[in-house]
Amino acid sequence: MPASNVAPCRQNPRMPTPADCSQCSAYGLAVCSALDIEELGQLESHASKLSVPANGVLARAGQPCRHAYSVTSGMMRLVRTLPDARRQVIDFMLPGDFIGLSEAQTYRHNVEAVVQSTTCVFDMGEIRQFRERHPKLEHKMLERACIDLDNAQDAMMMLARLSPLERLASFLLRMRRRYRENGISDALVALPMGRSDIADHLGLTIETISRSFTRLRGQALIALPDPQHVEILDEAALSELAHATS
Amino acid sequence: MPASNVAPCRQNPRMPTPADCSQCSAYGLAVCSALDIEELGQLESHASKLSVPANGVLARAGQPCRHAYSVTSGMMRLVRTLPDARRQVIDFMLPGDFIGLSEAQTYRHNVEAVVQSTTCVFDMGEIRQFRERHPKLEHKMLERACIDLDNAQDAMMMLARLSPLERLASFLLRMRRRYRENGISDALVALPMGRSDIADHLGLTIETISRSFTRLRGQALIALPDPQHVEILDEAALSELAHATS
DNA sequence: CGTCCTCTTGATTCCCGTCAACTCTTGTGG
DNA sequence: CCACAAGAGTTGACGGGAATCAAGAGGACG
Repeated sequence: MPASNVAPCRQNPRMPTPADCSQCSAYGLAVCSALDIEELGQLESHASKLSVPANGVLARAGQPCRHAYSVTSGMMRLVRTLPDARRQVIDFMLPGDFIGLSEAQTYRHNVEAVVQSTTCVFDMGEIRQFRERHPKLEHKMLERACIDLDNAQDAMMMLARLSPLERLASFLLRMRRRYRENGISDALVALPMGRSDIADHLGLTIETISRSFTRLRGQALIALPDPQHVEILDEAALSELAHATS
Repeated sequence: MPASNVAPCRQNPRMPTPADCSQCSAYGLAVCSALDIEELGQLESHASKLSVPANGVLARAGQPCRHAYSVTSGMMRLVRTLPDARRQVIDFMLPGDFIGLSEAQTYRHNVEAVVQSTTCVFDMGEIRQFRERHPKLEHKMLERACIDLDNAQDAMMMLARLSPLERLASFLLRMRRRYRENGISDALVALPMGRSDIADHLGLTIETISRSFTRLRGQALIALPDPQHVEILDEAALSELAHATS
């Protein structure tokens, strides 16, 4: 990583470029799939593409919601931080995920890139108008919001009641499921985020995460070819651990 | 409570009666407020009213989602339970709250009455059709889903990172805010749910809840005229404790 | 008045967070 | 090429805080 300035983890996104929906690898995953070719063309004129380097910040908590985003490549994280630096990674966003559903006037969390990522940027006001004129898009947004709600409620159960080992099992299965939904079906589950992101997502510490990985490996439920890749060896046992809270 | 049978906490709702939207005390709070008089009349023909006694079960986790509900009086709880009886109260539902936004085919949690409550019952298929024909309702549903999502994400932060005392402070402020949104603005915050419901909502035990109440009272942040009523004495200090995670 | 239930309070246990040390990799520059 | 530094991940030792276990207090109801 180039030591560009005094805040190396807070690099800014590059300048936006025009969107080209016909070339978008996330079409079919994203809310845009609700639109036909012609409608997509109209939407395209309101959108632009933006590349964000690893650890770059796309939006900051507390600032006015001027834009909405659709992740098209890479991986982003939604992060909330308390004044005393306690941190919570609300969710990891994969290609096809939409950022900007909240009804709040200001962003409720930082939007940061886990790895170099690209997003489609919409003006918040324009996309709201567009939604009104295109009920199919509005419907897709509602579907998406309901799925996010279901996931958030699963996460509540996990955070409130599961043990560290159970949380990690649940997390690994969930990550694999999300990759599969995006058509990435590999034996290895990639974990591009660091241990501290996982810890702050599961409400634990990096030490407890590390120990839990070691225990899962010790019980031969997973293999760890390297810290960023997990091979699921015993899916049944992992599911049992996760209690269907995948 | 009448000892009616071997499962006293699992009483069934009474038979439904026709809905009368013009008399509904929750109109203005509920999603129905998106509709005008005429549209409301059409919706009414698809709806019926249902009374549920305290601790009665309106819907069970795992069963097919045949109905959606709008709470019109009382208080309900959404409950998820693990095979080993670990329990999580996902949320408390007040008049105006809508149950049935999930995209899942089956209910994701038990829907139970905290106190005697009434709900408006819709056929799930019919309300979906109705939504398609009435974009204003669809829009209101999306708004509602986004608010629920925001709340669920707040809850994630709370469950993952706040101390017991902070969680309780956050919970009390949140309950008061919700009462105020419903036009109930009393010095006393009513807590009709039992300590075990609060514990299972905050990811703690009843003992820890009780001790936390005692500590808040000891610091003169609240008064407890009786276990079901809390008087907020020092809102600033409570907010400080809750870290804006109300 | 006794029973049942909820809530509160006290005593003990144990798990996870904290603190600390170590490994391993990566990158830098002499 | 190697020394050094920086950062991420792992592992161990220890302590604190919430869960657990247990008992007592207070109401509601017959």
